[in-house]
Amino acid sequence: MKKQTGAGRAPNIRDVAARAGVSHQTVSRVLNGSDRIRESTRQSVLDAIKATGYRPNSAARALVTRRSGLIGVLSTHQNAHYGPQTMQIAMERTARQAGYQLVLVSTSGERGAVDSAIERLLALDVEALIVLAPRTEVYRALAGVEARVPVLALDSSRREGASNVAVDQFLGSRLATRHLIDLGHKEIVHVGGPQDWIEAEERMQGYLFELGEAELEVTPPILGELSADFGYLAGRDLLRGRRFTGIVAINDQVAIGLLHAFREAGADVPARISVVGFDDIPEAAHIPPGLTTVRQDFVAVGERVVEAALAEIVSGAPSGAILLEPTLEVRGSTAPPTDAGWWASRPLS
Amino acid sequence: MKKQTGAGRAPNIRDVAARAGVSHQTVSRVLNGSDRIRESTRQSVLDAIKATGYRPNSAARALVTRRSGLIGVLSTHQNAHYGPQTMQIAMERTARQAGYQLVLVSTSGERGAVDSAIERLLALDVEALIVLAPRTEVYRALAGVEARVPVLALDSSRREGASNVAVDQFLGSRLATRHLIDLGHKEIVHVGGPQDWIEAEERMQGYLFELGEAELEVTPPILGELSADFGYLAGRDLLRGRRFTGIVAINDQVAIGLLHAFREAGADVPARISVVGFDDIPEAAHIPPGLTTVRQDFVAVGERVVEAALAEIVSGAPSGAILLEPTLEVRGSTAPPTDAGWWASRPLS
DNA sequence: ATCACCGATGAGAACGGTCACATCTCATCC
DNA sequence: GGATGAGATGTGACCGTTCTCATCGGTGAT
Repeated sequence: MKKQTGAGRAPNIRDVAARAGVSHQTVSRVLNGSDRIRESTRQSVLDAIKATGYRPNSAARALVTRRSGLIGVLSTHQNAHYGPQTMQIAMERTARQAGYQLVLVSTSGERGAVDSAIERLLALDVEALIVLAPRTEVYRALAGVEARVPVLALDSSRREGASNVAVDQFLGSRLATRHLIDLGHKEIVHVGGPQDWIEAEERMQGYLFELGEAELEVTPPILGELSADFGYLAGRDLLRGRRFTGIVAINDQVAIGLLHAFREAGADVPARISVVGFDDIPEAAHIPPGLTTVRQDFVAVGERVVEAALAEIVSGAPSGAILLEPTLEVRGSTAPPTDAGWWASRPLS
Repeated sequence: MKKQTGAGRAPNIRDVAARAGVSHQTVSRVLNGSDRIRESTRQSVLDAIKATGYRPNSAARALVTRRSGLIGVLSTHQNAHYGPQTMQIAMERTARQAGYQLVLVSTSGERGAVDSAIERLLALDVEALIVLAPRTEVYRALAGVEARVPVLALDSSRREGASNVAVDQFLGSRLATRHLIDLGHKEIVHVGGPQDWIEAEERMQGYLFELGEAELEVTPPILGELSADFGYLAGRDLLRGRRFTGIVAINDQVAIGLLHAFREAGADVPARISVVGFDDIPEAAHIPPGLTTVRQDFVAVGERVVEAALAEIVSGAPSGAILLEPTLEVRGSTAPPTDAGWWASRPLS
């Protein structure tokens, strides 16, 4: 079947051995860098490898060693975002340097889909499972699986049997909210993310916590997607029926949409409305008037989670939770509130 | 070593067979959906599978079938962008529906790194190789590898032995440039991408082609990275020493940076300068004054390339080149040029 | 009744590595 | 000079599947 120049099948370790005039085991030793090999022998084996075009078969190796060299990543469809992507790249690099590869499976949030995604990864004999899709449904599915491998989640919810690496979303949201409060804002609205997304929940809790601390009135948050399109719609809705001077947005994309809606309505940011984003995407500084946002070190998270995974693969013991601290990046979209908010100029109808 | 409840090792096909009172081969038949199985037998096997918690070993299966079920994706570090990420998600979904998984290896552009990345993927027995990193260095490395598997590239450069699926970058850039020309612009500058990035080259060629057609003067392009930060720097440079009324930017991020620089300098867009981006990222419509840009259907590209890969896996024959057409998305950042460009208000020093 | 045939199932050999253990070759020591 | 031991290499089993081919029981044609 397999088309190929020359022989009918790929050369294996015994072909190399025959050519080098040694046993297959000696070839294996050279391949695995054993030091009990005479230099001249090693050389002739290496020559034979090159001459035959031999390439080790990882399936065979995985079969006997029970180590696939794979780390599974469970992701979601909606991850065309800066954060997950940046983490993924950092994870890949870290894994590669340790001799591992990343296998990606993404899933919609639906019940059966998550189960089968996990099943697929486990069937591949991944040595660790990293959950880049911190959604409640994913955890429900994980709980039902008796995983023989370390499971690590990229959020700060401590789960039975799963380690965590994450940026402290609760803290980040507190920083954002506190920043507005410190500026003097009293009417602060939260535009939040999908309810089944764990970090969205944490961010909302941080917002609520600071409002509680400052004894400010809580108005119902608006929950939706993580896109600029949604932010734009939310912004129009807000202008139509709310009193507020500050907004804590679930992420920068949503904040961008909000800015759009406010600009369109003539509600100047930051003169009349202050907006805080989350993530510090690379464009945040370039979008007028410069987006104040919570910066997360996604690269560090990606590196840490893989390091933790590798450690667990070796030790077999969970590595616990690692929580990184976000920082606030203050730019032009936040300022002290005016005496009256935006609605003073355009009273509610 | 491996911690586990109950037995010392994972159940295999013979354990299931013993429990069901059949031969291991019968279990294998049930697993592979053979129709030559009596219904009652199938049921008892399925029961035994459930009872033992059996999970097929993909390494063993891959060893004998020589099909790993993996598709390798060669990517670059700098891919924290909307396009590659969107394609990757679409690729993963399409592959998964066909029973394949994506293995991701990314690489810096350096010589040795690319070679080893390819080597790693081939060692994993990937059944096809998709190149999401259309850089010249990657092609050099690919040429040196005798790949026994289909190679597909996500750009429109036709290479020996590799199929292509791509959006026509040349055409896209022509659309962008032509749009400015049609509006009446005569002094149009290109802010381009990295020179070793194949699509950047094609976009520049499209720009040059249309300028030639219209017999307009070509000024030296500015080449750099694909980030808003770079766009901002490039914008400041341009304002300092060039005469122009229109800009064709290599992508939307760069365009966002340009807009920032122009806004800062008081050079109104689109009144004095028109800007066209590329990609149509989801934020493009929300950034003032709305970014005119070239829209690419990344999802379609991702789907098509995997479909082509699957077809090649089956047929063994290259599927040739597929070229999708981009479209122009006209928004607020482009308009007819004023009689004099931005420099009329702030003459060059 | 015999036999070819077919559907259902079983038995054993691959696949290409690594592991555990055996063997061989010398230099070293008493 | 033979026992000893360590380094270098070889031998065969085994990992968990699927593949090929054999077997078995029943059925319809002869």
